Amino acid sequence: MNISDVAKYAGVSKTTVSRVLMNSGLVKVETRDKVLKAIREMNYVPNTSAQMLAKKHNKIIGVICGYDVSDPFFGAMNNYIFDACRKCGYLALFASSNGESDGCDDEIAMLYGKVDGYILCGQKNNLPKNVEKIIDMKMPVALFKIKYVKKGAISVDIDNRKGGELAAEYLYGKGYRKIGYMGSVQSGFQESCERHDGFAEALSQHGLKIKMYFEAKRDNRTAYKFADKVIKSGVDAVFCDTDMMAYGLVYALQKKGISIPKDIAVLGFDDVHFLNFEPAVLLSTVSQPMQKMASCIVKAIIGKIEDDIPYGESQVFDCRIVERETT
Amino acid sequence: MNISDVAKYAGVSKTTVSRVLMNSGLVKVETRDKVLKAIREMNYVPNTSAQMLAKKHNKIIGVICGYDVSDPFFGAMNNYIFDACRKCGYLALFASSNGESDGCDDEIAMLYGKVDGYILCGQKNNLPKNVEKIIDMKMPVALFKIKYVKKGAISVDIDNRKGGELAAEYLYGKGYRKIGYMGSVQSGFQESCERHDGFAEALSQHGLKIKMYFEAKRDNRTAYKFADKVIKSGVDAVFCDTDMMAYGLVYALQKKGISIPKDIAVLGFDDVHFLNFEPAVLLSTVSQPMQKMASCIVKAIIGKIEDDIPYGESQVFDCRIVERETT
DNA sequence: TTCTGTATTGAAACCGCTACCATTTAGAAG
DNA sequence: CTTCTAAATGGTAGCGGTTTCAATACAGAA
Repeated sequence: MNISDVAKYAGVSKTTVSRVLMNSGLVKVETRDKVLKAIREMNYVPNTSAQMLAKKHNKIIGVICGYDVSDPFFGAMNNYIFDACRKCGYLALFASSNGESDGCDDEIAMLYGKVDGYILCGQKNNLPKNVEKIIDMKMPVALFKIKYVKKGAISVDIDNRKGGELAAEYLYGKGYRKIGYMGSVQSGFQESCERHDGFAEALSQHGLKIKMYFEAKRDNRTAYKFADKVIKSGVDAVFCDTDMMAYGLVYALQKKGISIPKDIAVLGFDDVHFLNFEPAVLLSTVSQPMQKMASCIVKAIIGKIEDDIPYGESQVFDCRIVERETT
Repeated sequence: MNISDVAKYAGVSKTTVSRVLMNSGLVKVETRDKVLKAIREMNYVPNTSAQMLAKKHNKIIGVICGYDVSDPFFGAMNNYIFDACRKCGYLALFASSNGESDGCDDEIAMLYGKVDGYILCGQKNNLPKNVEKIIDMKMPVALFKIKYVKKGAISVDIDNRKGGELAAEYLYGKGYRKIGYMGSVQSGFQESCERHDGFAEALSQHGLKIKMYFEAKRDNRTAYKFADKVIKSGVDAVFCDTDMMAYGLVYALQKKGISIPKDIAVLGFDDVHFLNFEPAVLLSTVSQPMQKMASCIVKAIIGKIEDDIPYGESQVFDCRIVERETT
């Protein structure tokens, strides 16, 4: 069943049916109703590929994620992106490279022709090359939470440095003076470096230094193992620049009988909803406006797709402290 | 740039290029090489929509999930499905209804025309109606881990009852005799009911009964709150029919100074990899062969899509015990 | 040399929809 | 009752592939 059948049934031309379908507005009201009735009665759904072929786009945005989606933080992130797309009538087609492959050439190729634009998120190798490639293909690209500014590519991120400052100010304000930092600066995680810099700088404004730095991976497993070192270091608060770390640490400290936040306070970063199950770990954290950010990037890329709107190339969002029970 | 350009460049007809593209085999070797060379040199990629329009399919499978994807178990599940699709040259297009809406009519409609078949997974309302609807649309449907058998719909699941039995036998074998059960039988979760039945039955074979039943939601939060009740009940082991529950319980018990498994053993169900971070909670559990299952369902539905292969309508997999440190 | 059969190739129709342009219709103005 | 203009509708050419069917080439057989 196709548009011609509907046209025949409604006693009009294909063109008119198409116009009704597209809400083009130049159809007499009664004709429109006749067509709509036919569509309803025949249970007709237009063929997406044909539309795409004619219109040159799909209403699908490709999302290439360089992370493990079973990590609640990223799972939630994908959800936000999905919802933002849906609100605009788009679908999100996810492809995860799991950060394994060298770059994400495969993923880009897999999605090519099926999507109207690409959102890249998470850590990946060869990022510049990949972005370049997508731009060469004349496809819209947007970078979500990636530190890389490139003319022609939309970019949405938080101000990590400011986030770090915020954390430091907060802990200082609460009276903590022997403050530790857990992050992944040495392994070169940009976001960690920036948060660290902001944090250190803000502390130094108060004449303080980071009492002890703990280099961990960005997960709960390694953070967990640091419990003893943290205790021995004599800090009264630790800022973990990822909730997953904070979470692992809190868990380990609690198990060792440390009272949180009385003995040691813990502050996270990300606000991973899934982890904050009452009453176990009501983690204090630096929260990112993920929903707004997702909505922003999706709208920007759709603007680019549909109207080639010149968008603000780079959007930076602020974080805020969410005080719960670990500080 | 399109197939005609390539044809012109290579000095052959569109048809020949198309044949090369499709590996149809009726092209002379040297012609084929010529065409391949042209394709390579021009960096040509065929237009997916056009292919789809002509061939009648997309190489995309729609996955409608009625759960929260930021739950690590489901996040991982989606990953397995994605990988299985990719191995077969397909893409998975996820749409999550988050179990909120009445059924998943919206999701089915959103994906219509973009996908070659549907995989439904997770709890949802109005399941039979939705399955019926998809069958009426003449689209392949497959049900993943859903208890509903319908002629015309592929179904892949584990044997939950047997899983329950396995758990009981295992705990009994380890010498536990005062065994508790935490599940969602009263709220009517099919999978929980079946696991519970199998568990209870296997215990009764040994002249035992479930010492205490705890009705919880299928997450860590509520399970956490049961710690006191569990302790007071005097059990020496608890079988939680979901890892998330087991996890919440273990956490709470440890925090209260209970030694696991010496004082109380805990056995989970699902084998959620993400939660098993060393050395915090190395949860003993009933593991499902998720990877195999995902691969099975994807192959079945692709068979249906491509060759209308009469597939085994219903596949049931077995679980196995994974012993770690909580038993 | 001519004929027959098979291996290659190409022309054109088609997939279902949109977009451009032409045509018809209706209503207002003269 | 024309004439003119704007609104409504229809015809048809793409979009970029695949597929059917016909045409050609070439080999071996008669």
